[in-house]
Amino acid sequence: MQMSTNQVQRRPYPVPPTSPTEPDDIRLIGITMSVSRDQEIFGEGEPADQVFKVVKGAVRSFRLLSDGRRQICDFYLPGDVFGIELGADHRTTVEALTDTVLVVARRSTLGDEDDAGANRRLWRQAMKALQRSQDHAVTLGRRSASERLANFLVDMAARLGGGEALELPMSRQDIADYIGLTIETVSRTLTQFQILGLIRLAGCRSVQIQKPRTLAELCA
Amino acid sequence: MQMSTNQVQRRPYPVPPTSPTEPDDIRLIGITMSVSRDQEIFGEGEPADQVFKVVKGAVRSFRLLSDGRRQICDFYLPGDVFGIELGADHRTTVEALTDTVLVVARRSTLGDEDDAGANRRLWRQAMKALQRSQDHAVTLGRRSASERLANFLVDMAARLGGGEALELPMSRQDIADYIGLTIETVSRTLTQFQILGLIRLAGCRSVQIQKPRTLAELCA
DNA sequence: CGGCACCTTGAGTATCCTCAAGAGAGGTGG
DNA sequence: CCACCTCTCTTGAGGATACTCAAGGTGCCG
Repeated sequence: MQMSTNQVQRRPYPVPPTSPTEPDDIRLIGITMSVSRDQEIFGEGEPADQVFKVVKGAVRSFRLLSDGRRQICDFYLPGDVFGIELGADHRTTVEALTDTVLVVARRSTLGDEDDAGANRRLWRQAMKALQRSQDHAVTLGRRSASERLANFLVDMAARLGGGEALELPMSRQDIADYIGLTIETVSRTLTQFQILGLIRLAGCRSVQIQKPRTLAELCA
Repeated sequence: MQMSTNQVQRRPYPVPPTSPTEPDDIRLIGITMSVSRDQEIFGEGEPADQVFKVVKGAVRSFRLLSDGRRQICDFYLPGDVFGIELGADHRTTVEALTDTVLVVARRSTLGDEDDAGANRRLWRQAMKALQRSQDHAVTLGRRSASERLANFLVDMAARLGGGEALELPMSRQDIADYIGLTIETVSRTLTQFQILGLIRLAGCRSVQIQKPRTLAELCA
């Protein structure tokens, strides 16, 4: 982890309350960490001895091909847990989309076989990641540009929890690298959606969903 | 599960020895099951109360979009475990590629919290699936047709374990639906590979890799 | 030997990408 | 407070890749 730059602040206990103890919530007993926009939290190939939970802000998890092409594997929003790995090393790089607050826990603490509850929560998070990855693969393999975008918007609307008014934490390039398109195609398709009256763009990070029903049907 | 057709035979104990107890092997104490080609093992949405392991043969796991487009999520070969889910239901359909022998275990037996060893093996299998799904997403999102195919061939060569001589258990259509292309593009690209001397096709299921080095470089 | 399923090949086209330029928004400094 | 600068997003024109539709081969099985 390259967290030793000036922008990272670590604070000791106590951990700020993130959310009331949900079933699959990981109550990370660890330190709080602030990360500024675009800063790396961990890199592909680095030892995976910590697990993270987003408290505030958002992050992107991605992999690079040899020639620089980037595939964003997932975005993590407040409440989401990331950094769980099978092997010793991280298989993706994770960076902050915006200024972000995280809670960190040592992996060994969580993997502790004595704590059945913690294990189950870890299990749920990992399986959730698997589900999302499989859904993602279906989108990337078989859907058209507008289907991908509709899918993305519907998913983000559900996860951001702000009803039909979205404040996207990521750039057009991030969206493009997530759904496997170019930034130009993303932009054009969003414009089309606006022309069709499906959405309303108010500043490029702000999306109002006007016809959620129609948009959902577009997901195929 | 639609396993009550005439082609399915169930046999009671004992379970045939599948492989010596590897670290992440699941020694499924359960019944052995034979499934014939193209037969469904379980369907999307059905209750996921069993976990399966391939003994002989191969299966495809896939999801269908509303209009019939099919995305194959993964192929499972001898030694592979499938059917592990977070929720109560299966999220994919699984069918036999060829005549296949499976071992089945009740999920509850495996999820038993007393058995730390079994839990760890289950964990490893699930995380392996996550890794494969993430790799798959990168392929589907960012790679060209020839990169996808090269990747597929290299992966299958490693998993089938027959060195440079592959006997593919799946059809061109299956390959296409796995790497997100049409059957025609798969066929054309394979022909190209043969023209370039990278592979040699001897009957359409039989592939000889002639230049593994070059093929690996093509994966990007 | 014939039939059928699967695979290959071809021609034309659609979708998305590339390259290029212009517009908008947000932030900084005068 | 306004002007400017930069970064990001949008829009356009042209082109490449992969898709669609169609026909012809190949191999496998009865």
